[in-house]
Amino acid sequence: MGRGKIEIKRIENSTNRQVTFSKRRAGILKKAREIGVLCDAEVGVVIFSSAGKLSDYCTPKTTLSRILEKYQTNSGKILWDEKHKSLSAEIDREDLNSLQPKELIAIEEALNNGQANLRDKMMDHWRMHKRNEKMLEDEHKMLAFRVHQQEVELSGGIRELELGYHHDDRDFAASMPFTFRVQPSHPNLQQEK
Amino acid sequence: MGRGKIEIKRIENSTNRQVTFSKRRAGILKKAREIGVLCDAEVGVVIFSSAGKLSDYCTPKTTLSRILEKYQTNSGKILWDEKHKSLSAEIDREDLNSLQPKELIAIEEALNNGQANLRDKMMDHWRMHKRNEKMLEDEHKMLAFRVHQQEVELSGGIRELELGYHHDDRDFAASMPFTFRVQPSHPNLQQEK
DNA sequence: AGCTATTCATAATG
DNA sequence: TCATTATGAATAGCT
Repeated sequence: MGRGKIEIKRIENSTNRQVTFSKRRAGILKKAREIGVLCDAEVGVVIFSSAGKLSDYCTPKTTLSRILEKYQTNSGKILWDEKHKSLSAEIDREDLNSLQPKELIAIEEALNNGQANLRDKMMDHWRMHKRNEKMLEDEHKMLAFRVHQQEVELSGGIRELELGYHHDDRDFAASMPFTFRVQPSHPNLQQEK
Repeated sequence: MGRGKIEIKRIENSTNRQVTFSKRRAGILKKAREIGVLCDAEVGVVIFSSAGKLSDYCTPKTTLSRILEKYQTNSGKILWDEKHKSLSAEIDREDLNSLQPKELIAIEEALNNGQANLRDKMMDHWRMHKRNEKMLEDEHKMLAFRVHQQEVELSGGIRELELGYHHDDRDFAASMPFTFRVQPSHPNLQQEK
C-alpha cells in the first residue's frame, strides 16, 4: 500500500513516523466514519500520537459517553472506578474557588449584551444549580444506603458463620450483576484462592 | 476497493450489511494495531454492530481506562458524569441483596479449607468494608462541600450583579480547569450566544 | 503538503 | 458462513 511493503514495527525515523501517523490516522477515522454509515454501527475512536496529540471520532448519532457506558454493560469491564479515584484527586488538586468557570465566563459575556439576557442566564444557571444539588443529595442517599446494606449483609454473613451455617445453593452466582461497584479499590481480593 | 465502487450510505440488505461490517471491523482493528506499533501511538477503539455486538481494541501498553482519562484531560470533554447518572439507575435496577457476590463465594470456598483461612478472609473482608465506608463518607463530604461552594459562588455572583459590579480581569479563564463536574446535564448552556 | 507506484482492503461472487 | 478475486483505496517513499 505504498511504494514498497513495510514491516509492522516502530518507525525509527521520527519524521517518517509523524508523517505516517498523520496519513494512517486520517485513514482510520475515515474507515470509522464509513463503517458507521454503511453498517449502521456505533463507533468510538481515540488516538494519541507519540507526541501526545489527541484525535478522536465518534459516530454522530451517539456520544463517546454513551458508547462507553454501553461498553461497560456489555463487557463487564469497569472503566469508571479508575476515574472515581482521580475525581477525588482532582478535587484535592484544584482550587475549589474556580468552580463553574465556563458559566461565569458566559455570564460575563452576557453583561456585554444587556441585563435581560443576563438575567435569563442567571436564572438558567440557578435552576441548573438546584437540579444539581438534588442530584448530589440523591447520590448521597444512595451511598448511605449502600453502606447500610453492606453492614446488614456483613453482619448477616458473620452470624451465619458463627452458627456454622452453610449455604448449599451456588447458582445465584450465575445471575449476579458484574457492574456493581462496592469495592472500587480491591480488585485483587477476588482473585486470591 | 472491491468489485465495484460503492456509495457511503447505509447498506439496506441486512446480510450484506452484516458481512461488510465483519470485514471492515477487522480492517479497522488491524489498522488500529498497526498505527500503534508503527507510530508508537495509543489507540482505543470501541465498535457496536447494529445488532449490538461489541468489539474493541486497545493498544497493549495501556488500557481503555487510561486512554479515556487522558482523553478527558486533553479535550476537556467529560465522559464520566453520564456514568454517574446510570450508576443510580443501576442501583435501582439491581437487587441490592446481591452485593458482594464474589466475596461471598470466596468465603464459601474458604469454608471448605478450614476455619483459619476463613477467619483471615473475613477479616480482610471486614477491613475492606471499613475502608469503603470511609471512602463513601469522604465522597459525601466532598459532595456536600461542593454544593456549599456553589451556593456561596452563586450568591456572590448575584450580589455582584445587583451592585452592577463588573470584573475586569479575564485572564483567569486561561488557568481554569475544565475537568470539574458541577453541571453534568447542561453541555448546551455554554455554547449559546 | 502533493504525487505515483504499489500494496492492501474489500464488494461481489462462487 | 467461508474462500476467491477483480477492483478501488490507502499509503510509503519521493519531491
